[in-house]
Amino acid sequence: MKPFPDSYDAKANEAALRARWAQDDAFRWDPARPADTDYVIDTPPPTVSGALHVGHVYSYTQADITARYMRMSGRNVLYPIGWDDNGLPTERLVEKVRKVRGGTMARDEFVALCREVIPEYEQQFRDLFSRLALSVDWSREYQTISDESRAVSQMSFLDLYAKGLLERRLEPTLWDPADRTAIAQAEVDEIERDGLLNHIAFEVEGGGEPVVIATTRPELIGACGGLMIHPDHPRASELIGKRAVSPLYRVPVEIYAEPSVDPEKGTGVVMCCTFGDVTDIQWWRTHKLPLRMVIDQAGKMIEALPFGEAGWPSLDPDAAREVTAALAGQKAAKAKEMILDLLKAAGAVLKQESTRQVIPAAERSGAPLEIIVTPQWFIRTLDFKDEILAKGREITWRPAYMRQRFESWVEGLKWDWSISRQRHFGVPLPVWYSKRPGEEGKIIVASKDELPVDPTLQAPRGYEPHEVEGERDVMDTWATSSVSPQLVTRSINEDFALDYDSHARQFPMALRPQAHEIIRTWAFYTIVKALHHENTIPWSDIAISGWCLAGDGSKMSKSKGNVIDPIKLLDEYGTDPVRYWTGTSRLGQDTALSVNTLKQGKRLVTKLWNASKLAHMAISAAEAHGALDPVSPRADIEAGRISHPMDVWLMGKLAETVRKASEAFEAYEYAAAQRAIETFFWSDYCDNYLEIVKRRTRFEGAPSDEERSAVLTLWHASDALIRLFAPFIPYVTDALHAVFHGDEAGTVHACGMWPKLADQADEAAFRTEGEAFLEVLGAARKVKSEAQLSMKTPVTVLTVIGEGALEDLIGDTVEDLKAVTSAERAERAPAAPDGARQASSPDERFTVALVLAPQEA
RNA sequence: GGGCGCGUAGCUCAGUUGGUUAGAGCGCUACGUUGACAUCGUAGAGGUCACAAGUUCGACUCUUGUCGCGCCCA
Repeated sequence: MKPFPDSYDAKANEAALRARWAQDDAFRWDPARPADTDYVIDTPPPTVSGALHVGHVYSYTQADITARYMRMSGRNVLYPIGWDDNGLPTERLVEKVRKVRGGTMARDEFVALCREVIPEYEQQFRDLFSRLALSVDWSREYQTISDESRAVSQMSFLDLYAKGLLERRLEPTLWDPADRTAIAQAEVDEIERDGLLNHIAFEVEGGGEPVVIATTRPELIGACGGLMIHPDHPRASELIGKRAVSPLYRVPVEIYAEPSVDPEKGTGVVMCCTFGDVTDIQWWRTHKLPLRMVIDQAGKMIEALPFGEAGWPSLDPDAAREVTAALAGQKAAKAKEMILDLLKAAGAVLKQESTRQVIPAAERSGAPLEIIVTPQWFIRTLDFKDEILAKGREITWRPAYMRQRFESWVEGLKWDWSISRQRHFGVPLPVWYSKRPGEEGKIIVASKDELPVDPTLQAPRGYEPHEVEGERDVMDTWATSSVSPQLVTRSINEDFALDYDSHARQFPMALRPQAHEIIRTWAFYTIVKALHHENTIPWSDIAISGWCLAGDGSKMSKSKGNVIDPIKLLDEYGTDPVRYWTGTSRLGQDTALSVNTLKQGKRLVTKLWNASKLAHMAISAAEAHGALDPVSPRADIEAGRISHPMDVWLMGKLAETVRKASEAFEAYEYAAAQRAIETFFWSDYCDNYLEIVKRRTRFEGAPSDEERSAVLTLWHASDALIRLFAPFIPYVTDALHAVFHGDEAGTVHACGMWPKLADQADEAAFRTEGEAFLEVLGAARKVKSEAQLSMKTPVTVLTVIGEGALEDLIGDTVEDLKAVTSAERAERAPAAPDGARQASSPDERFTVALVLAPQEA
C-alpha cells in the first residue's frame, strides 16, 4: 500500500493515468485468449470534419461504460476506434478552411489537400476521446481513407457486383442540385412549407371543355408526358383515351385512367412529369411515358429542348422553343414564378389555392431535391425488404422499441441504394468503361489483387490507359462506413479477405452502440451489407443512445446558441463527473445536461476519495503490525477473521450490491448499476457503517480480533467499491486502486477485475438485526436532531421501548450502538425513563428514548 | 394519417413481473464541525404519480380513451 495523498488532484491524475494507459496499451484485445471470451464492439467511427459536440461525449461514454464492465467482468473486449474522413463533409470543410473549390481543381490535387487538412481535425477527436478515457484499443486505430480501408470497401463492391446485387443503371435518381450529386433516400429530409396549388387548363384535342389539372410545380409543364385522372372522376369516361394539349408548349399528351390519383385533392386530375416526385416515376413506368427532362443537374431550366424533334412533339414548336428560351438557366423557384406569369397571360391559370406541402430536401445542403436521370450504381435493397426485416429481428435492440424505427424505415423504402456520388474525396468505385473497339462501354471491374485502386489514375490489368475511361464517381460515405465491422476484421467474407481467420472469429460482433438518428443510415446499411455479403447479422446487440439536450430540455443547436463545448464542460467539472452524469442516463432516452447531476458526480468523486482515506488510515495502521491478510469477504467470514456482526452485515449488503450491479450491467442497464452502487456507498457504507466502525479503528499497536475484523471489512469494502465504480469514474478509481494495491498491481480496469459473486458473503447474514440496528440509530439521531444537539452530545441511557433483551433485537452490537450514539448505557424497556426525549424510527417500528447527560453550564 | 417514447416533489430524474405509509439528488427550512469529507452530516417541509373511465380485495404499475411535449414513418 502507498501512503494516502492528502487531496485528490483530478487534473494531474487524469493526465498521469492517460499516459500510463497509453504506455501500457491497457485496453488491447488479446488474441491469445479463447475465442468464446471475445466481446467485440462495432464502434461507429465519428465524422472528423464535424465539430466536437456534447453528443459525442454522451454516446461514446455510454458505450465505454458498458465496454469497461464487459472487460472487467472477464470478456476479452475488442473496442476499436476509427475516423471517418470520407466524403462531402470533408470536402466542404477543406473548401472552407483552404478557400478553394473542389470542382475547379484537379482531383488528385484536391484529394491531397484533403489529406493535408484532415489530421488536425482527427486529432481533436483523438484528444477528446482520450480525455474521456474511452477504453478503446488504440493499437488498432484506423482511417476510412487509409489504403487498407479503401481496399476493404472496394472488396465489398466487388463481392456485391459478383453476386449481381450491385449494378449500374440509367434511371431516375434523387438528386441534390446544390451539391450536384446523387443521394440516397436516407439523406432526404421532408420539409413542410407553404405553396400554391395551381389549377391549370389543358385544351382537349378535338375541342370541348378544357381539362383542368392541379399542380404545385408548373415549371415542369414542359416535362409533362401525360395526364392522370381518377376512374371515378365525373369526366373520366369522357376524357380517358383522349389527348390534351399543354399550354404554352402545345404538346399533346394522353389522358390515362389512374386509380392512385387522389380524387379529393385539387381538381382530381394531375399531370405526370419527368419527374416531380416518386409517383411520377411509377406512372412513367406503368404507362410507358416519354422521358422529357427540363431541369439540369444544377437544378436549372435546360437552355435548349428539342421541341419538334423525335420524342418532343409540339403543335407549335416555335412557341415551345420560345418558352424554353425565356426560362433558360433559371432555377426552379424563379422559373415557377416566370411560367405562372406566362400562363396567366395566356389565361390558363384558373385558380390558385394556398396549400401546405411537404417537399423532399437534401439533408446536407437543404436544397429541394430534383429527380433526374443519370447513370448511377445501385445496391439492390428494395427486393430484399423481407430479408432485411428478418435480420433486424435477429438482433437484440436496446431498448427494444427502437427496432420499430428501423422497421418503419425499411417498410417505407422506395428507392434502391444509390452508392455513386459525383464527388472528389471518397473511396473510388473500382471500375472502368472500355473504349476498346468492339466492346465500347463494357464495364471492367477491378480484381481483388488490384485493390485499392483509383481508376482515374490506374488502368485495369490487360488494358492500356488510353483504352479505358476510369469511373470518376466515388462511393457514398455510407457505402464505406457500412463495412465498419469488416474494416475491423479486415475481411468481407471468405472470398474477399485480408485476414479471414480474424473475420471468422470476430464477426458477427457482440455490440453496436450508436445514436438513434443514424438508425436509418448506419445501422440500416450495415445490416444490408452483412445480409448481402454473408447472409448474417453484423452484431447480436445494438444499443441506441438518445440525444443530449440542453439544461432546459431543448435540443442544442447553433441557431439557439445553447450549444455547450465539450472541452469546456470537461475543464469545468472533470472527466469523472461528466461520465457520472452520462451514467445516470438510460439507453434510448434523451438526457438533459444537468448541472445538479454534474455537481453530484463531483461530490461522489470527493466522497469516494475521503471514505477511502478513512479506511486507508485503519488499514495501514494494521498493516504496520503485519495484521493485514485479506482473502475475500466469503473466505474471511468463513475463517472467522471477519467476525463482528456489523462487518458481516456490511459484507452482506456489499454482496447484494455486487449482484444487483452485475445483473443490471448484463441487461445493459448501467444506470441501474450506478444507482445500486451509489446507494450502497453513500447510505450503507458512509452514513452508517463508517460511523459505526470508527470505534474499532482507533487502535494503537496490534489490532484486536474485532479491530482486525473491522480492518478486513474496510479493505474489502474499499476494494470492491473502487472496482464497482470503475466503469463510471475510471480516473479516481484507478488512482485509488494504485494506492491500495501499489502501482505494480496494474490498472483496476483490466480484464477480470470486476468483483466475483462467488467471493461475496451471504447476502442475508445478520440482515434482520443489522436493519433493526439502523432503525434504532435513526431514531436516536432524530431525537438529537429535534433537540438540536450534536451526535456527540453525551447520553446517559438509550432505551428502545419494548419487551425482551436489546440483544434479541440487534444482536451483539450493543457496544457499537452505545459508541455511535455517545450513550453510557443502552437497554430495552417497556417504558421510557422520566425526562427522556423520544422519537420513532424511520420505519416507525421502534420508539427510542434518550436521557441526556447533565449539561455543564 | 400510422406508430413510438415521455408526462411522478420547485428543478433533474428513480420506481424491473400490481401489494403496507411513492423514493434520490439539487433547491428550501432548522440544527450540527477538534482525529475521511462543510465539496459534509442529521432532521424537516414539499407529490390528488397529466386527466377520465375500467379490470382487481388492492393500480404510479394492467386495459381503453382524452390532453400536452418530443420523435420516427408516410
